[in-house]
Amino acid sequence: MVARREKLAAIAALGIDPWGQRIDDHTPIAAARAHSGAVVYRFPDGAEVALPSFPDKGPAPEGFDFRAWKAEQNAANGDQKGEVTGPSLRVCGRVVLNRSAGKLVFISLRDMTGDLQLMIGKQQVGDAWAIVEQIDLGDLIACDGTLVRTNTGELTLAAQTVHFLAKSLEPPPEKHHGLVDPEMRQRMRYVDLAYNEGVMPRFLSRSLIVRSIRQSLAERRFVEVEGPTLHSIAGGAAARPFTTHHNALDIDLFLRIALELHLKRLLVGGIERVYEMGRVYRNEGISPRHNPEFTMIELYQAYGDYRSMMDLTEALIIEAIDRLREAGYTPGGDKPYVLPWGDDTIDFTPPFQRRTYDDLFREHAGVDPTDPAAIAEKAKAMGFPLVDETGAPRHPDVLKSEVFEETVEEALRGPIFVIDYPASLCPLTKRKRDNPAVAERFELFINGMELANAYTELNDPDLQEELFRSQLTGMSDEESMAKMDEDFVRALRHGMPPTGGLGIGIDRLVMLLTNSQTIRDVILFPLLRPEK
RNA sequence: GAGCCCGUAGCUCAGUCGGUAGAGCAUCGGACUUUUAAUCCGUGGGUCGUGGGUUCGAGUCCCACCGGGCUCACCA
Repeated sequence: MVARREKLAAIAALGIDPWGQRIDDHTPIAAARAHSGAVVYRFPDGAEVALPSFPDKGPAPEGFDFRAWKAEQNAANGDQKGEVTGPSLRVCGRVVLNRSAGKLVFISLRDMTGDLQLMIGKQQVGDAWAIVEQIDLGDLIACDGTLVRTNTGELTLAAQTVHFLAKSLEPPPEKHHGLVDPEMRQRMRYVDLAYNEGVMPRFLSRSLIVRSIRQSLAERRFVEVEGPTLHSIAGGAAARPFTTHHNALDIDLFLRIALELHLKRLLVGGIERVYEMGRVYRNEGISPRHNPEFTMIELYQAYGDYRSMMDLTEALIIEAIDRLREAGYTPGGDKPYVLPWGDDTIDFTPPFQRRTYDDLFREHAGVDPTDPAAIAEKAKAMGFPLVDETGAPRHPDVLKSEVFEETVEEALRGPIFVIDYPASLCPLTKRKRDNPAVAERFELFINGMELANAYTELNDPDLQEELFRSQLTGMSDEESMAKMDEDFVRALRHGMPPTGGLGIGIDRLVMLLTNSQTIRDVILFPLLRPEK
């Protein structure tokens, strides 16, 4: 690091600002690569010969002799000596590898779109050679040059001059392995992004997925809004909230745990198709699938129901995969919706399977879903308590839910829509007209992960109020989502249309579409303890 | 919150039975105008996570703490 500061001073001594300045008209490296077809073999008399076909990246395969090819061409064109030449352009980026062969240096330059080799010769760049001598791994430079192929066939920018843009005073990680300690990768995400393979495409994919969802919804006339993140009642979900305090008002506030109740108020207000994609905060454990702050989208469609939401969910996912494929982030091919997942794959080919809760319960738990006594027996056999701390019997649907989560959810490879949940578990949901014990709700499961959750929304203010007041036996205060919100009930009394509502965990969706096994791989800066 | 595992050079990792702290990459010096994790010759680099204990002697054994990972618990 001392050496780097000495080079910093050496660059300044050349009269060059080691922290650079604005530089215009550079070509992104991926775009520069796209010009490879314009690289030709040109003779002094002006004749041009197209080059043989080469791999997209790196040197030609073993055994291919480009020099011999050029010698043949020279002989075939009257013993002229040809030259490989192509378009002139400028690239900017970070020096990630540096191979010096004396007065000729090869540099691998990286920008957001990819890597390109630079070839810098002392004789060719003249005065700029003094800069080249001070370049360290990690420095940011720009290079003006001609796109060529080297003797080994690798697409390369042959430098005419070099501009210094910024010094890296910290050494990069080891070049074979990069940073491997997961904590360091998350803490120093800038290093992870800059040097570790696969990290940049993963986060660029995340951006594409988010953009695709916004685009899909815009095409369907959905309006994006921003609700408050500071709530006086942490409603809309069952989770422990973070608490904070407003000084001037001297009131305690909660960071939101869901988006739901404010979006529904907007339905009352007449925004018939409304959504918010944003951060929610839950003061709970951390795991490969849980970060205390995460991104979700909730959307509501007036005059729809949960079945409308199933079609929409499928469309949002499929269209996102289409966008990823167009950008080259998923393989495509014969089965473009079969995506890799670890050593396995997930088949997103539509339509996704749709099964009722009770069907799956009967199939996987082996118990009649309409027989509370049999369910209680099964729950007991699985070790779930039948009474709560006070000795009161726990609600049959709570037991059913525990058996379901234990026996069914793990078995769901998916994508599969689980539909028609026990109504008592879903206090914000409309019940089926012909069976009030069943709620019009689905959850989308993929690989045992809950990815989406949707309802036909409850819009009866009196029933809503009653449900807010009733505590299910066997559920603690924190577990329950029955938190009275007087203003929300008042809003419903003004009239909310029949509505389909949907929530999707964006981080989990990104995990599934980018083959990332932990949520921390798709969140740029996951929560960590402070350093030291 | 519980169990198991990890913490050694800037980075990636060895370190045997408790006996002088090691390698590769990176750095620094030298050779090299078509390299491909370039190569070759030479060089410097350490509070072994922190604190205590056992011992003639601790990177190594014991205890506590700090940080992390995995599994579980919690978790619409």
